[in-house]
Amino acid sequence: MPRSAPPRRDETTKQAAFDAQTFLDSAGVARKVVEFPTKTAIFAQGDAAEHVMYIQQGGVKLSVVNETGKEAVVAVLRPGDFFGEGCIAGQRLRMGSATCTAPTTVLVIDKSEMIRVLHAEHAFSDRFITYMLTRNIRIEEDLIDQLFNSTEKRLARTLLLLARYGKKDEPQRILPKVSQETLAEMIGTTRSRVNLFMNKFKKLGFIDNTDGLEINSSLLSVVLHD
Amino acid sequence: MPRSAPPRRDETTKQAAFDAQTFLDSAGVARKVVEFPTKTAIFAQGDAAEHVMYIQQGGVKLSVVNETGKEAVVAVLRPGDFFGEGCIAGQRLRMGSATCTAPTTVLVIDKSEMIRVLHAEHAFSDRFITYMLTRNIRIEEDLIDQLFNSTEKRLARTLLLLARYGKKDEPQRILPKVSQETLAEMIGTTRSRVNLFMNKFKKLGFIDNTDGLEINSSLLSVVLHD
DNA sequence: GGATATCTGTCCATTTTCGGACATATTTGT
DNA sequence: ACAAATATGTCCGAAAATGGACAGATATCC
Repeated sequence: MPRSAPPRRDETTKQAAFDAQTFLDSAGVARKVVEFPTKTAIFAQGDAAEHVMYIQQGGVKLSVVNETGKEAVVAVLRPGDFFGEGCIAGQRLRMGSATCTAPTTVLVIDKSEMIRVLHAEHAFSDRFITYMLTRNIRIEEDLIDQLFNSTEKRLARTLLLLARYGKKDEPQRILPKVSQETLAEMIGTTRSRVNLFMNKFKKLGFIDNTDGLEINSSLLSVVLHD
Repeated sequence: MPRSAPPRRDETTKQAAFDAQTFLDSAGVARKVVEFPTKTAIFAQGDAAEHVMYIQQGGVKLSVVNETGKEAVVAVLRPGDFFGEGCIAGQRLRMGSATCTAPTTVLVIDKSEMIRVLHAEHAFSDRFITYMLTRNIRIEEDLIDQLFNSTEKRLARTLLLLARYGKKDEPQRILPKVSQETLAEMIGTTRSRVNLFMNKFKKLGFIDNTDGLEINSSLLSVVLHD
């Protein structure tokens, strides 16, 4: 059964730069630009789902709550990401909530308008398909991570991804502030557990938070090693 | 924090029937039909990724193996599903393996051809986008399940989904044979754990395997209740 | 139809995780 | 600058999950 290790995601998608704003302008799309301060809910679980969003600036966190009130963070998104696209596949209600993690500017596109543009404009539909495929790959990786790995590894991987390790652009050692609570919700564990491992990582010199949270690439050893 | 429970996926996509074979025929697409016996590997983790597949008949299981040789099942697919579509987003290598769970007929479409058709044919590109969105929703739900729920609930949910509960067509009480080992790989636990809960479910009358594995809808109580 | 491989049932010692509590920082609003 | 709200560090008993092992039951292949 033992076979070679899974290919790393570095060999994955690099997508061409694409300015949806400009594009949609020229395509004459009905859309509006909306700005939200940090912590605003762009939509909440259970709301009617009628628009697709595109992040221009800022950051958005997608989360879901349980019957028991427990929260899980499904994705952390950045400029260039779409969200709320489930409505195109016929979802009538939002399956989770979208919350700003920073002052955020989004493009709001009507569902019907979105469909029209996907038909009318190849460049846009290419972009969207690529985005969906890429996102798929990422969610699948999150799932695999969850199926295979211990809490400790999942935390390490999440920190590295948040710091954007393995991306072409700035390796960005210092993280936008994330609470241990949120990290726990992302990897599906308790805060005490996150705290335990964060301190372990600190002791081992894998991370450092004298001034912001700095992720050292040596943290990779946690993910890679047995 | 406590909010209403997540909307159920019943309110999700219903997609129109669509015969890709016929469609691709009329669109003059370069593709071939290939048949595989049960247990064949259609592709293996690490292979070059150059084609998108579309399942005509049979069943396919997507899985990934660890550095340590542990296996995880990421998806179980049926007729009408696409797979191997990562290559369109630029993936050069297969991230996992695709194995037949039954005698299977697939349509094999060249990556470049796929891209061409996505451009040229609205009906096809609509279908593909819808498929991707739906799959996304499903993987996300699997991830959420993993983040929130105990092994017992995950097992119950997986059994119900395999039996296609909540689908318009045949509620199909009897399952295509799946080993406890495979179930364990699907929900990310050990076989002993699966065995434990399977026996528990039997005792409680939620399932019955005097003749094949029969899933009773009362199994829902496990998923729904605390 | 018998050998072989694969699944199932059952156990158990060890490890991991939960979940909650409580005190101490640290941030934020006004 | 102070009060209120959040976040962090630490601890612990109880619960869940792991990772074997081993015997018996079923399929599967010549």
